[in-house]
Amino acid sequence: MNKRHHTKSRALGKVTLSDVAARAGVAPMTASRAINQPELVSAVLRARVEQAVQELGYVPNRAARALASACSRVIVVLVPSLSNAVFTAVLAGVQDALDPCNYQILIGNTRYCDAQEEKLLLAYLQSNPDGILLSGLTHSARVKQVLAASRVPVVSMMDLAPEPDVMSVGFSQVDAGYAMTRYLIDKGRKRIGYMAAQLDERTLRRAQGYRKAMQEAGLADPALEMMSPEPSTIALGAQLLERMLAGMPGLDAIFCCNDDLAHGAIFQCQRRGISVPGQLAVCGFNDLPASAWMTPSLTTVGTPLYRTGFDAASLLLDAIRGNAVPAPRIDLGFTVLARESA
Amino acid sequence: MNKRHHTKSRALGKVTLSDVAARAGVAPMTASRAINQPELVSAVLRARVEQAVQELGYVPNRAARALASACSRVIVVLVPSLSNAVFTAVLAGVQDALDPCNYQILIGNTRYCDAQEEKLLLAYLQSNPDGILLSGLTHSARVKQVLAASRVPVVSMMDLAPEPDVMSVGFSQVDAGYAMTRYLIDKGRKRIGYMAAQLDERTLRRAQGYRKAMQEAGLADPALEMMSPEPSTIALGAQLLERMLAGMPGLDAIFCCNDDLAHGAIFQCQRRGISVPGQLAVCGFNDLPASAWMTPSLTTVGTPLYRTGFDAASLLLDAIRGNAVPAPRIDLGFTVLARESA
DNA sequence: CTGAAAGCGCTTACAG
DNA sequence: CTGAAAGCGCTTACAG
Repeated sequence: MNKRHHTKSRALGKVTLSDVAARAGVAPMTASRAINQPELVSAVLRARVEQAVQELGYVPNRAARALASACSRVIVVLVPSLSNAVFTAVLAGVQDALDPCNYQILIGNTRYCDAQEEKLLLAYLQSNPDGILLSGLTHSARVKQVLAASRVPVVSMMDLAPEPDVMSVGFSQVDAGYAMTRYLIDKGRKRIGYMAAQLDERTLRRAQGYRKAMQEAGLADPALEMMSPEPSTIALGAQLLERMLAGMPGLDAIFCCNDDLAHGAIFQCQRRGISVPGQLAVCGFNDLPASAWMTPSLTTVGTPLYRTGFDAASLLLDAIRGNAVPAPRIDLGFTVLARESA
Repeated sequence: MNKRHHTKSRALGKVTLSDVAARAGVAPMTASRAINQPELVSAVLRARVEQAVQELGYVPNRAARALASACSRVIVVLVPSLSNAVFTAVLAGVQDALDPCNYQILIGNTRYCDAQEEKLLLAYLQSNPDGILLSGLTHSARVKQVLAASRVPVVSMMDLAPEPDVMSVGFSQVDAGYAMTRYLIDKGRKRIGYMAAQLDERTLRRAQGYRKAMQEAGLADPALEMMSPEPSTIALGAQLLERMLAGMPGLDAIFCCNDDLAHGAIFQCQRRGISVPGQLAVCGFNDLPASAWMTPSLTTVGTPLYRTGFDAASLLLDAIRGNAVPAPRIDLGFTVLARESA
């Protein structure tokens, strides 16, 4: 019987390394090695420890390990939303990159809210993460300060940082907004509306690109912008379409800041009997799975979502391991996907 | 200067509770109380500690706290997928229920794979979770055994456990499959196909309900079942529709095991010029956001996704706190949503 | 290759 | 209300 069991302990009555060691007839240190660095232990003792682990159903205590080794093997990932397929695609890449490395991923949902991001970051910092993956470049002053003080490696996802030493993986949201707008202009559209919701930093950067293209073409008109702070949904896309049709005479195209809004807009056109792209061209952003399959198929911007997550996590891993990071800014580019709707 | 800094320490050079206590001129124990149970500390000392925390930028060490208190404040949530909107909706409910309680949520993506579930569970058990939220009722023998041995409270989501003492929140997948099929039968459909993918436990239970209804109506025909083990996608829905049209003569309705497949099937019908529901009725399951908005709008089964997550987390919290759990099985029901497509 | 000692940063359980 | 002592379960850093 173990000594612990005699003392009035706060323990959970769980099997510890000492129990395993006692059972195997070795020192705790040897049991620890047999489990974590088996090549350093003789075959005989290793086998005895392994057997004791099995028999006792030993589960290592991560908190104790983290405390003793000053290494948490935790990576924090902050995304603005989990219901938006954009970020679950990014997360899939992150998980695939981290999966073989035995890290624990703490996923935080900031809900597009700076205060929530701050709260989550402060909470997660208590876990002493080895690295942090952030969405976007815009953060509260407090977040930036806390991050700097923590000295934990950080990689930003979804857009490219202007500072060359900041690690970031994604593509230029401004350029992509510009390219999509140019595409519509080249197709001969004149009255091109911009439909945006949520108004997060990416949406606003795409709007910058839109404006630049419209100005260059002499087509700019602030009345063509429909910006709603509400969350992006298919329902809102349908609703904003109505408002744009009513308030923007001569409208012949709509650039939706994301595919959800574009889907809603197209569904509503179908209901109203408005032909797409005949009467109205509609395009989106991000190329969600439905976009290629709906009728008409959606012209949109293909973005490297999965790749962004994968490469950002890989870059972070390099930074954590102290590997040389030749290019802290990774531009994955984007593609205008010309399909039926525009 | 702190004593720690003189020793050859493995520490991270971070500010500790002792540093805060020294700065505030109190014992570490008092600093701990001032932070965690401020009402037990006099106003003067509390203020001094709070100031020291600010000045030093103290961040508590979660691992040390967990180790000392034998309480992790971690809750593990295992879902089969993050790209499936069904589970992100459930997760939203979980997060909202847990958010005010200051728990850390460890989200695990099992990828519809028993081995992956086992691997994740074993890894997460090292964090000594206070509770676990599982998706579904079917798990490997090892998972069940490890779970039982851990003595951690577990709540199953998405379906109802047959055992009355097992905590579960959701609705009967069999009954829902039955109800949707009956709806089609009542509409006068005779040759009703069942389109399924992934073939996870929920899909198979819905198939049971489908078969029961078809048998009762004397309409059963195994040739009407199209079961694919591939992941459910819109693309697959389009593809399986083609196969069903080619291989099931006289088909006049399709019950898709989820909305993604149904969307794909309807898009493909539109491409082929097949009128829905005129020539073919199509219905889905889960009522994803697009379903109400597409044209034709999708007849489907509305399921309490968010609520499932919220109530499951609340139930788990009760169990963790040792509160009486009057009803360990919570049936949230479902609704057949009659819309345009069937 | 093996192990005794010390310590990671915090909280429990007491005592005053 | 405050604090000294002990311990949570593991690993580091040595020594043999």
